[in-house]
Amino acid sequence: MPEGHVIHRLSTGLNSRFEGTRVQVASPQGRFAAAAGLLNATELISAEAVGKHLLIDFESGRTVWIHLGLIGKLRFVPVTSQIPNPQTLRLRIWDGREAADLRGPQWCRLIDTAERQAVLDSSGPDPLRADADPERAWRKVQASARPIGVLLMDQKAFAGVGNIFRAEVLFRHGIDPQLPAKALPRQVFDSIWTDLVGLMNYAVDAGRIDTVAEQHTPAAMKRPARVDAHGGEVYVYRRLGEPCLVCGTPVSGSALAGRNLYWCSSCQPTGSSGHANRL
DNA sequence: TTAGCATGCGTAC
DNA sequence: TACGCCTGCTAAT
Repeated sequence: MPEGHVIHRLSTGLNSRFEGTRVQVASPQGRFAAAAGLLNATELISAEAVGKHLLIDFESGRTVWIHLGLIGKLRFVPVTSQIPNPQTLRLRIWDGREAADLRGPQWCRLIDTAERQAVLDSSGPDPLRADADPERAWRKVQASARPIGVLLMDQKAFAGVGNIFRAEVLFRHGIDPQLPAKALPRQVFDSIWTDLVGLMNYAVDAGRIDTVAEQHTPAAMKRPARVDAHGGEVYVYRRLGEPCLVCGTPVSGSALAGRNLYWCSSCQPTGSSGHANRL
């Protein structure tokens, strides 16, 4: 589930339910029990998302720092007498009606205000945050000989971008994923950043990634009406061997930065540094 | 019923 | 670059 838009939705969900209220906190699984004991029956001040990091602030300067990783999930459920699968429930935050259940996170730690600030400082600009400074991302791009397809996954350059947004934004701009980042023209970078802001905000609002939606795709891209099995509509992500929705060429796939990458060899030819005004 | 894979990332080599 | 970690869904058996 978790690219940045999921984390932002979760922080909004936590705030709408628990912001400013005294909550109960427990770790049915036991692995977060000591911290949960400190937080129980204290006020949840607010939640905040930074890239793929979720920060939940409690009173007395205590913050729960969560990273879902690849398989972690945070779900809102009605409070019932029986907790399903308590052995996997790392953290539960609840009031009289609803609970936020955390399972399988990459990490869940109790940190202080200094550590909380360090999390914020170490993150790159997040296209979903109003305070994001794209110049910081540009400086990373400009200075790096690594492939742009690798840099897009670097959380210190583009916080919150994951494997789906990487593949889709490169496709939408006709960029060869192997292109050295520093070879990317400034205008194309600007166009990528603007596109990420739009695509990721759409995903926050819609609750799913949809990179072919009419509102952010021109007629020249031949918007297809196809619902991807992963909950959204996409051009190339996990479509290996299927025809490109724009030109019909079978979608290519290989590992880049240790993750599966998908692209169209015709729309994103080798060496292509993309189009700034395509979208 | 089991195996494999996944929208992630840290560490060791 | 390979592996380990955490869980849940799907496809294969």
